[in-house]
Amino acid sequence: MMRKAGAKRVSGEDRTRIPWSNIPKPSLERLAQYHQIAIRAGEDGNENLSSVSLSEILGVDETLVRKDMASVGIVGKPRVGYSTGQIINKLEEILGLSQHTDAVLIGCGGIGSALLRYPGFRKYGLRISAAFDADFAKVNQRVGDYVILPMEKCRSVINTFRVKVAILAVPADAAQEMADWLVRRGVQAIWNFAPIHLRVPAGIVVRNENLALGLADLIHHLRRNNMEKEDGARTR
Amino acid sequence: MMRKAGAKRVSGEDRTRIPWSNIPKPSLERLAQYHQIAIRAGEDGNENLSSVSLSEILGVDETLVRKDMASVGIVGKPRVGYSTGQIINKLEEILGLSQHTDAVLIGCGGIGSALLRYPGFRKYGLRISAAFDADFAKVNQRVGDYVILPMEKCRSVINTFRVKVAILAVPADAAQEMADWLVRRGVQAIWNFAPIHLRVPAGIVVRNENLALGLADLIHHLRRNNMEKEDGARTR
DNA sequence: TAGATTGTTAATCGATTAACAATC
DNA sequence: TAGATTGTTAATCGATTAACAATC
Repeated sequence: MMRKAGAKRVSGEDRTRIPWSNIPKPSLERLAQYHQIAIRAGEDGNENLSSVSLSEILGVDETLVRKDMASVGIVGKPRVGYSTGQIINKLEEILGLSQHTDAVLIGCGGIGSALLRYPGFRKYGLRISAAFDADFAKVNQRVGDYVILPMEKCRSVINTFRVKVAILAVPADAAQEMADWLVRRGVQAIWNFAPIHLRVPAGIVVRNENLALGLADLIHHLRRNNMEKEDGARTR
Repeated sequence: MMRKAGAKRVSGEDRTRIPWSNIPKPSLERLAQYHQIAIRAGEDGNENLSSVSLSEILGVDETLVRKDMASVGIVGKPRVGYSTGQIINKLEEILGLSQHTDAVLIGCGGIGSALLRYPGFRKYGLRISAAFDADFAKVNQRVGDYVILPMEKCRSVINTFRVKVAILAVPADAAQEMADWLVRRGVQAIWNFAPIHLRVPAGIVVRNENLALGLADLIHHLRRNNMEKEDGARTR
């Protein structure tokens, strides 16, 4: 097999310059899970975690765990494993959970209110600067620590706090229009909770938090499991 | 390259027996997005959708769209495209959104209450049979159309309605114990909203709805985008 | 018919796994 | 030292893309 000349550099100089510029999606998902597991392990008093135990908990190959660790610069000790603390610290840095991120929240209905009340965000460095709703009946109501502001105020909040991230929790039929508006106001990333695929200009990041997909995924696996069971029974 | 004898059958007889038994995850995610886009297109009065337009909206290769469609049995017409209605119907069937699924919801805090109020679930065929909370202060309170029940009632509800799915929205430190309990009661799938990796026996399906991962993903892309911009500016 | 679009087979690419060397 | 565990290189596997034939 042929290799491009210099490809080897990727694991050398190049990576030190931009250490984790492009982590593949499946890898990123595993990293987030290692983080969760390491936190639990730490709480249980385990100072070290081996690739084998991580791989068993997640049901993946142990080599993959080591590859993942190496890819983000977490180094382990032979016969000991990886330091729980190092896993947590390094991953929080890489996943961006340790730095503060300012966001505005748009739409204070069911999902929006729940997100406003969700205590976990603080822990992950997300600071919701303010919450907005287009419905005047909701304006000035309190939700958790927030007072809902009218959309007119949104522009100045984005400017003042230089907010780059918007959490979009409006109904599906209002989401696209609101996304367009946010992008015009300088928002660079939209965390979309509306069950709709947003069209945004190149360079704008959208993450769809699609509950229908979650449900579909769950049902799909459940179904497959049941089919395997039936198959097994038939074959037996 | 060598092929196992008979591998060709996969696209023949085998597939007709179990039509969509094992859809790869990335494919499943795209299918859910096609579904969303088709619904919007239908609302806009478009009776057909081409693989090219779908691919442009999602930023994927058009061949991939056609492969996905073929894999689930959606057939298009040359010069016309795929019928919006067929996409919607077939995908709802495949994603399990058209069949009813009964679930119990455990934990009526911020996330739990939001899920109870979320009107979208009905549309996707999810029926929450009842909602429970271990906190007696919450029992008998109303949330949306539900009255929160004490955990003692959970067992009989699972048995009576033969509930296979549980939505777990309890705090992280209670999640594992609750999951164990649910599995003992016969629950086969857990939709987990607690930020923790659950350990469950083989054969039990867990889908983690991990908001921290969503946030990490968003921050990761945002960061990468900004780095590219800086790189571009420097190079220019 | 010509052209647009689907559908399929072969090539490529990237992620996972296997094998094994390095290290404490 | 022996053994457990990390780290890395090569092989495999599966998903994506390219090329092109089929069809309306």
